[in-house]
Amino acid sequence: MTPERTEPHIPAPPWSSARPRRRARSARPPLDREQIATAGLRIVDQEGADALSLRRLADELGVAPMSIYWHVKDKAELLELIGHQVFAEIEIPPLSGDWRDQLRDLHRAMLAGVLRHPNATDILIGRARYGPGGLALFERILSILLAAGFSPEAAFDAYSSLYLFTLGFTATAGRSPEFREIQRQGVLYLGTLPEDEFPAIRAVAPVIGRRSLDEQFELALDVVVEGIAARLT
Amino acid sequence: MTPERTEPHIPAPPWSSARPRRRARSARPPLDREQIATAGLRIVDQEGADALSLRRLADELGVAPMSIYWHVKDKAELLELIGHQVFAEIEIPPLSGDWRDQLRDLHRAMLAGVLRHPNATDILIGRARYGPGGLALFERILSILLAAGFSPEAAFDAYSSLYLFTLGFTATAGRSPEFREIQRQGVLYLGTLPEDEFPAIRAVAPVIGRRSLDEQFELALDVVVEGIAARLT
DNA sequence: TATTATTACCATACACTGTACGGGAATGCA
DNA sequence: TGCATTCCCGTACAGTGTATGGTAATAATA
Repeated sequence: MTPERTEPHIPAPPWSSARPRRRARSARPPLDREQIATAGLRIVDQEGADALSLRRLADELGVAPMSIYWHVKDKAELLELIGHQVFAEIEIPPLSGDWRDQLRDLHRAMLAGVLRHPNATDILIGRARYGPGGLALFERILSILLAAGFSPEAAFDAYSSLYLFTLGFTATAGRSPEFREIQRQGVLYLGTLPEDEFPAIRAVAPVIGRRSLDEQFELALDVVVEGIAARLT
Repeated sequence: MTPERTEPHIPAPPWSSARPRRRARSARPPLDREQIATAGLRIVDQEGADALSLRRLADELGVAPMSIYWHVKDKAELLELIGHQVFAEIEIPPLSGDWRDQLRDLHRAMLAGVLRHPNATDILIGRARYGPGGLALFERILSILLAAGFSPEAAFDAYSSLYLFTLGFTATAGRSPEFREIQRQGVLYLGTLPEDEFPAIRAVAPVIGRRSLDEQFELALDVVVEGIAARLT
């Protein structure tokens, strides 16, 4: 009879960092969720998100495929774990300047953190928000906003705008090189559209490729921050 | 010998609407990319994005699985097609009010269009931007901004902010019911975090669940639009 | 009309995926 | 010593995307 799965992959809360006590085992020390997450992220970084299969991951860990299921319920849970890993690596910058600068610094750090794993964006989207790393960021943003004088309601609204914007940006910008190549071709294509049908796009097309990713982010971030500031007064 | 694939799935541009001339065939009229896209989207809507396999799709079309490959290169291209389909269904509202109102109306329509296919968000993200539907939206947004007096550079920056924000919102909000249930539990969980570690989250937690999706969108959209307006002056 | 080329579709096969099921060795506690 | 728990693994299976090649129907050409 199956041992009825008595403990691990204990997700309650789903990203719980509690893990089985380690035990001296022959040769390799026992797996844990963190090892699994970092190994998974390594594969995603180096070979792309599609390359992450349980067999490939088991290989990387020097373990049989099914062993992973002791620590992780699903492939979905595995992906969640990896998402949390990415957010957990983001280091929150120290506070400096007024609240706008603080917000900008923080979101720059987020962008940088996400861009460190361009192949992982698909995994990140909508998954890592309430993981441990995401919560730390959440807390920081809210505390900046509350300290700036926003009401709880307004602070949450502002956070939503910022978070959703950053998410959107990383979703399109922070993608794998292949994907960005496709996007680039799309942009080039814009200059060849019929002028009578798409006059506005044609008017804007020449200036599109000019901005670097960082510049784009900076400008768009500014828009959101200024919009938030406008709500305060 | 293989016929060397002489024509279709002709993607150049990738979403090209040119399609093989129809031919009177026994019984069923020949497939085309549009049929494939709508059937695929139907499956995604009704059974979720994971249920969309080529065999399932072939079933839906009353066709053998490999037949689809005459019209479509890849599963990736199939997904792209479906993404374009979603955007193509969005009807652009008539212009009314000042440019802010026009922008708001347009983005409300986008949100509504995406929410009509909550299971398709994963497919949409980063795919449909330069498809035919996406271009129409793009053109409209830019023309509003240019007419409002923005320079091409500023117009593109503003468009980026808006687009990325909307994308981010739909990525988290416009998801399948199951997913939203998970998010909801995450939010509830926020109220149980240790107060000394997450004071700001605890302060804000009580007001989080209060806002409807539409309200959240409306408020965040306002932030972005006001931020854009602030740049004009 | 006879011949050939092109178009649209399909059958088979293959490597690979996630994972259900159950077994079994190592360890902790009685 | 015996039992329970912990951790790992072998096997098996249904389902996936798609490479390869074949084949019937139609259009083009002679």
